Amino acid sequence: MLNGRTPSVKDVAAAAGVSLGTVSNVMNRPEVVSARTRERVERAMSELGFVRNESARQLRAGTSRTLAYVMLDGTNPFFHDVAQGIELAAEDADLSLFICNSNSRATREEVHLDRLLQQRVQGILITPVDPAAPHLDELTRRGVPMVIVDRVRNADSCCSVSVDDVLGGRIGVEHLAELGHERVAFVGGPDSLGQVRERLQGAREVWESLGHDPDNLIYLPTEALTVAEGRSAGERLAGLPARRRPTAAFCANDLLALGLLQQSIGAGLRVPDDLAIVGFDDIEFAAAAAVPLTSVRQPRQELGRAAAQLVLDEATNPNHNHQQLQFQPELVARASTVRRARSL
Amino acid sequence: MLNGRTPSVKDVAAAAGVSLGTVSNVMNRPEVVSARTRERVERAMSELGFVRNESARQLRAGTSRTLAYVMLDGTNPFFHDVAQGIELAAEDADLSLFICNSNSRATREEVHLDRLLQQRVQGILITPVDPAAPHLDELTRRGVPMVIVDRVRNADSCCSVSVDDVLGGRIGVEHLAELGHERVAFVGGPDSLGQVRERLQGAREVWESLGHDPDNLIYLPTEALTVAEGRSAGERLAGLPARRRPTAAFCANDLLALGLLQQSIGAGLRVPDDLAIVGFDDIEFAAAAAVPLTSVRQPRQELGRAAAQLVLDEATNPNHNHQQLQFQPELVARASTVRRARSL
DNA sequence: AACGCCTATTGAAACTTTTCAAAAGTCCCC
DNA sequence: GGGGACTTTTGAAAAGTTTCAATAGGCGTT
Repeated sequence: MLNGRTPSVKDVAAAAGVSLGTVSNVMNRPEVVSARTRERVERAMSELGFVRNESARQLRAGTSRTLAYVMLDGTNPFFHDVAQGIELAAEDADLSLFICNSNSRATREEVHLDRLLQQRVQGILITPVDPAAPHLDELTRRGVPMVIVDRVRNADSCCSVSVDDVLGGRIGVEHLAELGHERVAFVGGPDSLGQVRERLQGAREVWESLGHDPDNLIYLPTEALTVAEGRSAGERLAGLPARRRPTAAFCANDLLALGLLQQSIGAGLRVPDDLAIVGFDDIEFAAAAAVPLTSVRQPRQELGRAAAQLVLDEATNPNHNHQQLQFQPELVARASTVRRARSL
Repeated sequence: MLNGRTPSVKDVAAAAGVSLGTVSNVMNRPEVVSARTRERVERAMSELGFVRNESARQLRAGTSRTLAYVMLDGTNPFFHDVAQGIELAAEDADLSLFICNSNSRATREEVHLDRLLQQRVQGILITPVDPAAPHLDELTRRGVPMVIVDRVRNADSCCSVSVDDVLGGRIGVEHLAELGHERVAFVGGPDSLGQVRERLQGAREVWESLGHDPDNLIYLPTEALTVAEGRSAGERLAGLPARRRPTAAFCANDLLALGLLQQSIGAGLRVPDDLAIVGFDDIEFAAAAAVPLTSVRQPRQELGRAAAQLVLDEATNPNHNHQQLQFQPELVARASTVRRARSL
């Protein structure tokens, strides 16, 4: 009867001696079918090894059971932690998850979005290369639920989940100021990234509000938020004349901080004695560094989880309102700034 | 006409004044349709904003355009690099990719596989919790192309892609022996992991073949391959009586090595002078550590890419033969073993 | 025995695409 | 102007599921 094909509801129905509508009921509304037939159908299913065909289900029901996350940079563990949070939420809602990686390239992002549209995913979470890109409007125009993760967009066009980067900047520099540093470097870039700008802004705000000379907060621009750029920033730092040289550095993310840390230690500096370092994100490797890294923590998993919940709300709740969720970052002090770190 | 619905081929056909078979031809066999109509149809498509419904395509065509990777441990960057390789290959073949994470738990793995079966993915790549688990047989029984990544399975039941772990073990310890170390620790576990066993085996083989006393290769078992376990191994190492204490450690992966490195430096040891450290995998953070880590490199991306190619061959080539692809690891020497590292 | 009321089951339509045999068009040549 | 050989287009069937109105069956009441 089956000759090789994978069995369908029809085969199950035949085997159980019921109509195919009943089989569907067993799967989708088990409470309406009598215990006796339900059991019979279930036995037939497992005997035949029936597996529901999701494409057919989706086609008919008009709704898919899939979410997607388009991440910005697969080499940064931060985004994998966000993805992990999304996956947990998807799991709870019994949804599958596509994970794509735009690698910071707008064209790849567009290719991915196009494919996801074809898949009729129920919602898209994205950390976009450019939050203002027109292909994102395209999504909203089509009515695909979308949530911007770790970025913000012109307010009410869609939901977003992010962290207060200005506050993050304040926290980081405030910590260094409290430790008595009088000359501090801000390491980060490119400043086309909104986050870098905001973290810098927060840093400057707090620095000046504490009565420090603006010139003593030295901006060391980088081309990207990578370990290599962190190293290169370290070299530039070392090249500064001693009297201009900062005693502490606040980095726009942990990768930079790790690169800077590596370069500094390699050059014979003691951290934190000669140079205190603060990172941003608090990825796992921050705590695992030779000198455990003080970092401004973002609730990475929580970010993903919240984003997934928002997208699901938009997908299922008819009077959904777009929200801009913003989390508070917090300082995690470790040995890269304080001699005897309490926490590891 | 459309009132809100997303347009279908039927709508496109109506708008272009052709039959719906022709629209399908424009998408799938453009060469059979005349330039004039093709153009007309294409215009209609873009005016209506038509996006092909992949579920329907898949249902009718019987073949999906999706691959899946079930990774073992999302907290280990190694697997993300493998996933990245897979994604590149999938991209080349114009396929979408599901990425799942079993988090080393067999039950989650099973849940994922079940869902993937429902999705009728074209092939599954997996780094299984247990390569002998019966639910993997289930897949082959159902005829779903499957490739085991970074593990091996009873030969000819399916393809696999892995790295020669015995050789990796040899390489790592050989390097340390060449540097003159006479007492070496092997850090790794649990030994239920085939890889750990094989790396240890290689380590022992080469150690003895070089004429060293087996007792001077000290096995420091760990409960998992994590940074935390690496730290704890470091503490145990430090607790050994000086005359038994190794001058070098070979770790079964980089996370262990990073943890060990951190603990050692924190305890005031100089690396490599007091303790030389070799890791395994060569994840990005190995090179980024304060003391850049010598590591036995696995071609991570290549592993993923090759696996994807195998699964595609199995999916499309009728006389496909199962293969056990094995890559050669290679040593990347850095400052954690040699005073002046040539490479960074 | 006829009726109404439940609960349980059925059958057909619908979702969107692809495929393929058949029909229609076009062109050229005798 | 009729026939042959193409090229292009059409129309209907099919894929596996869900939905829903309609039917059947069972049971208690009059």
